[in-house]
Amino acid sequence: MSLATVPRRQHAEERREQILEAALRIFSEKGYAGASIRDIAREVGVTEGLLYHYFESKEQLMHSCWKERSWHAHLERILAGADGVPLADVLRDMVRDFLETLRTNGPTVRMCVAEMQRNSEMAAEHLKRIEASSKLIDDFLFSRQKAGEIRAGAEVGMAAGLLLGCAQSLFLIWGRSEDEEWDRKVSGLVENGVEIILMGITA
Amino acid sequence: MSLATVPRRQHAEERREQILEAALRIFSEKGYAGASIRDIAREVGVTEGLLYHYFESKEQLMHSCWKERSWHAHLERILAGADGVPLADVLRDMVRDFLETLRTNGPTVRMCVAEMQRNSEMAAEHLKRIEASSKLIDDFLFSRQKAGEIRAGAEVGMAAGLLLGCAQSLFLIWGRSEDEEWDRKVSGLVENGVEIILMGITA
DNA sequence: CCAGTTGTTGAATGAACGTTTAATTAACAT
DNA sequence: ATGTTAATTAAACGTTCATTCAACAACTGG
Repeated sequence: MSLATVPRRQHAEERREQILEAALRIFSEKGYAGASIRDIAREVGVTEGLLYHYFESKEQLMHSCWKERSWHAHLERILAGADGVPLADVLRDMVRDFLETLRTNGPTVRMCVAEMQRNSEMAAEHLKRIEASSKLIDDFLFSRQKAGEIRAGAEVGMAAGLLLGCAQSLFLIWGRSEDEEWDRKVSGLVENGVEIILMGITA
Repeated sequence: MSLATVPRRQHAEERREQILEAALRIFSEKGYAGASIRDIAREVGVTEGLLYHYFESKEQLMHSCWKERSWHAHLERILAGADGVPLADVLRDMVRDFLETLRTNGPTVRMCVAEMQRNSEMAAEHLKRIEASSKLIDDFLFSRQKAGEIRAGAEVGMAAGLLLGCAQSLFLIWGRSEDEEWDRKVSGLVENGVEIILMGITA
């Protein structure tokens, strides 16, 4: 059937994506152990056997779910375009974008946080990403410190850690709220949080 | 057998505690769905049937695991003894004790964070606790603000949020490290983190 | 010392799990 | 058209799951 027949290759790739997205949804809702292959197959609208045509096992499926996504690129982009921009604006952008990324990738993040607690491989991978991002921020803040925009003694890494750590906690607690409440929380951190930190490291 | 026979009541209560602790360990390691009644029974050294003598179901068992523990009392004690103590010291005590509590109750916290992501009842309860603690801290900081120790415009609630939010993230990421590394992380936040916040709200 | 309560066992239950496999359908190349 | 390949199904596999239950052991109160 089908007048506009979709090429085989493309259809298969779409299926794969479909399965990944459904798996991510189910995994983030029920956790790895709580989600069943049957659940995921039903969400996609196919039978369980097909999932084994695309993925070796349940474990490999979960791995594929989050391995391909990263929050690093965003940060790189923000810091790359930060030359000449006032520190306060960069920090606000950074925090706002970080929170937005967490919110947009809610299911991935939630799965990651929950599974990290017991999947040491996942925890290690997550740690590597955090350290990579931290290094980017540290380098940036350090350059501003050398330029005199931040007072000499300030622990710039800690300042960024306070903001991003708080942002992560904020997401874990309020990340499921409706848009309006979430926006209020975000604005609070972006404005008042950044202001406190800023005064703390420039005073 | 047994010369010093333990009274029945006491023995039963000890069993109950034993089961609760074992369950908490297993739940925090494997998550709710990943932990089996068999796992827990084996950890205690009894058969599965016995668990149903003490608890109605797996779900009720998990509920009992964390319902009875709270981090609120600690905070109340610290803030109660804060009269006349410099703000910096109170904040340092608060952060250090909060981190210590997280570390000590590691399994509970981990289970709570992981399960909160998909158990809305648990999420709601957790939120209530956080708000209760936040209120305590807010009131304390507000009194210091009125006393002139904190500058008038500062968002004191946000300051506390930054510290505790960051502390929670720190625990989630580094909470499984060995003592030495953990202590270094704690000291970093207690000293540098509090310093930044302090300068941010007193400047 | 006995009756009754209660802690504890071990086996059994049906349901759900992850995974495999043979068969079926639909798209492709020739 | 035809034979090949890949997507997909449906049913089964053995295992493990949470839970139940009848039986037994051990302590208790009288």
